[in-house]
Amino acid sequence: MAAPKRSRKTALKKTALPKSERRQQILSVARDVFARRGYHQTTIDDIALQAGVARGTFYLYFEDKRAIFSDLIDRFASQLTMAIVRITVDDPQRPVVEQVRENIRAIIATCLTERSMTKVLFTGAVGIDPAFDRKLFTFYDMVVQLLAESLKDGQALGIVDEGEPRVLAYLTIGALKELLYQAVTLGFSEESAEVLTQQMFSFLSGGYLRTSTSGVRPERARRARP
Amino acid sequence: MAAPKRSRKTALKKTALPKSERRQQILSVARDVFARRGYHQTTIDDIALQAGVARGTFYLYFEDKRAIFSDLIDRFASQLTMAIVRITVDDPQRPVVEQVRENIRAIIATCLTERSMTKVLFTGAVGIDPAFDRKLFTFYDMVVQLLAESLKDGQALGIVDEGEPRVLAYLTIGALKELLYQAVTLGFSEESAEVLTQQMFSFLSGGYLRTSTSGVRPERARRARP
Amino acid sequence: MAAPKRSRKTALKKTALPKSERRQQILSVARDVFARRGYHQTTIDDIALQAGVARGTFYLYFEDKRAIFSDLIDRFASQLTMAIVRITVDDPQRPVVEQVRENIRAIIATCLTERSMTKVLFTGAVGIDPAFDRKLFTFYDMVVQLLAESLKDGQALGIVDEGEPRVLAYLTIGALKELLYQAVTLGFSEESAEVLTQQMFSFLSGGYLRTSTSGVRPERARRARP
Amino acid sequence: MAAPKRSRKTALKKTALPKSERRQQILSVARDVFARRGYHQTTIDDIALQAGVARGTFYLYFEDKRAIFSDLIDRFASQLTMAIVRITVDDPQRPVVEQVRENIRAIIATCLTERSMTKVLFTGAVGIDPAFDRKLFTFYDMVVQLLAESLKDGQALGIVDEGEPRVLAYLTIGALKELLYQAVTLGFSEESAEVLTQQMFSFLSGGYLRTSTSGVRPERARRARP
DNA sequence: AATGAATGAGGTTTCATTCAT
DNA sequence: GATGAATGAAACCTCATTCAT
Repeated sequence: MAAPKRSRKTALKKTALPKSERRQQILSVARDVFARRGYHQTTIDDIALQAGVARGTFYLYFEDKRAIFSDLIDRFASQLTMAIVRITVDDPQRPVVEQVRENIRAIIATCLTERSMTKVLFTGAVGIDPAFDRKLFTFYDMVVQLLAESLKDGQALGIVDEGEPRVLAYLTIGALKELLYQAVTLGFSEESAEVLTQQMFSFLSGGYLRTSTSGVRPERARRARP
Repeated sequence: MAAPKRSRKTALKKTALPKSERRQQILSVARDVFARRGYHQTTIDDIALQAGVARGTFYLYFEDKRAIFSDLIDRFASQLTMAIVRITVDDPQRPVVEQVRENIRAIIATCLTERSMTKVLFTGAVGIDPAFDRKLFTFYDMVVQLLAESLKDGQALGIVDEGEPRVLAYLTIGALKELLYQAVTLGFSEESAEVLTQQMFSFLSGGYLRTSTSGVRPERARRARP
Repeated sequence: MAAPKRSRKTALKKTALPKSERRQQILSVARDVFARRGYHQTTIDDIALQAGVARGTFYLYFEDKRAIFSDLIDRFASQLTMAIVRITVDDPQRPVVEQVRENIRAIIATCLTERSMTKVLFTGAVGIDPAFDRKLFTFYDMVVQLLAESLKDGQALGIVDEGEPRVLAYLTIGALKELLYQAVTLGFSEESAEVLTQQMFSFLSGGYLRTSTSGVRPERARRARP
Repeated sequence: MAAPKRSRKTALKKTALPKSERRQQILSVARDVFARRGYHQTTIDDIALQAGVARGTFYLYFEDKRAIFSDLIDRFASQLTMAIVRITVDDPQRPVVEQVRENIRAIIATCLTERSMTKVLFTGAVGIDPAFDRKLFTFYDMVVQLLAESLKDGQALGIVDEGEPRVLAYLTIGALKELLYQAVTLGFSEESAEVLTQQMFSFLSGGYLRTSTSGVRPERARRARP
């Protein structure tokens, strides 16, 4: 903190952007850098450099690395949350199954649109620090909770098989996460959203394993209508 | 006369352990620390302290931080690999479906036995550095590959529904990963292995979503035997 | 925090010192650097360089710059505190005036021995941060308090003139501080302790200003020609 | 029609103040901020914010942080210098002792009027940078010099006791500094100027310590009961 | 004149790794 | 073999100062 007495070199100063635009720009750059290199291997310098601003500029907009990461995650989490619509059983115009499919579709579409964030959320967001891990866990748990409740409702309606709803929720979300991660990583286009939706839906609807070669699955059917 | 020799300083020198035992001990400590705090938040000091050795001693047994982590992952990966038995269609004594169930059971049992490593592998093993990420990806891809091939064989036999085998593999592995992670995190006992196996198996066999309330699912059956 | 993978140059490693010796050495170096350049213009690098250790080594022994400074101040404050002996009025062997003189002598001796710390305490210790300022104020206030109480006792005995004791304490301490600061700065030798003590004592005893030109002040005059 | 013009952004541009008024306003704000937080903990932003101008505007009026501080100190130093009147021995209308008392009174009055600057000068003005420290020392030394010379004159006249004049000057100034600092800090009102003057004067005239319990000091006693 | 976004030097701090004992 | 003090690269972050608008 000794008086620095600047003697600035030639460094041309970047044209000032409106505050919120610059913020947005840095966010967007950071998102991609995080997706590419992961949280821990990303330095503020990486982000600043990519954004074409000085390191100090970063700190005009964000508290620190964690803050910008947190911001990104928050935005994406709320995008996802908004994409999901609570399933209702009262509307005869919208069959439950269709609502399920719609939810899957919406989630897949969101993730295929926000590829970087999908990668970040599904792989890079763990082990930042205990507080952040906790926060992430809370979001995640909320989603599981939401799904588990819908499943319970579905069970009451005979639309969902018996079984611990939370466990079914884990299975579902695990499968979907992996599907999405791979789709995003392997560069599936946004047009594949429909196909993936169908695959996911079909998986949920009937698995893929045929336990008897006879093909009809009586005990399953029986389970469904006790 | 067995009074422990003291060096000039106060610290008493650890009794020399056979090299491999000491190595094993450090590995085992490291595993737990990594599981508890994650790779990045774990310092060599954490490990050394927990292992009751000096920081320098750590480096007598391991090249560096990455090396010990890598070692742990390798061991666990090969445990998992060994648990999985390539599915064969030729042995009439062992129905394919039973082999599948057995594989699931074995994986679940391994993970419930090696809880720390399960946590580490499923959450903490990403973002170490590009080389390591690649290596991990390779292992992971190998598993997917293995499963996808089995699924393709299964499809030929009419035991597995149509669908892109790789996609089915992703769905399966995603679901299983999540199930295991939660089981390990929530502290399921090893006795729950059988229940979890059943749940996973049942999920693969028939999903849980009933698309019609009539309950019989003819078109599905039809799909299976074209 | 990306894995650094050292490729160390040739840098010869300094011989390890016993922990407390090294700590002492750094403290002693820091004291002088602080005295020379002041708190704010002193960098950790300055201290490390002067101590002939790497920057990181500094942090093995001290939390941060504030901590080492605080440590130094604490030590010096308690040296001073110990030098001061609470004045007692009950011991006929030790006349109060003599005790006062003794205290002055002890403080001066301490400060002339610890020149660097005297400089640091009297000029450089303000404006570190609010918490530190508070702490320093507390120490300072304690000394004032102690003196003020002694003065009050003295007033009861007729040894000290009337007047608000706290104000007298401020005047005394201010005078002494300045005297010491200058003595230390101008490089008075430790032998001058006695002279300074006498000057200070004489100042307290009779000021220096003669308000009447008649000018004889009996006891003063007496003192002057014993 | 006097509706204030808004620039493209939301911020409304400050009505231009006459150059010297704005400068004065910033100076005055800076003085208080420096007094409150000290030089090092004061940022340009603090000052600009308090002054209600943009950071850049600050630099229209002052070279840099040091410059404004320096300016403040200079003004205060010359206020003090002006308050002090060189003591003359030739004017029978103005007894020397009265001139001394008058000087003390003037200094105290100035400091009680300029409380912030008093605080700044006495505590916050050290450790800015070597050049500034030197400058401050020079001012300070000038005051000591002035006083020391007056004291020497006084000694020649028999008004001041024997003793190294410079040392007496240090003692005097130290006592006065401390008295003033405490008066300002503890919030003494300007009305206390007279009391403080009296206390300081009395301290210089006779100290407070009675070296013999016989204790009567005629002229002192006389002073006390006029 | 005024603005405030942008800059980057200069400091702080951590911790994987080394090496003399 | 074991030790742990020492190292320094690499990151972090702040804030005085500049300059395009």
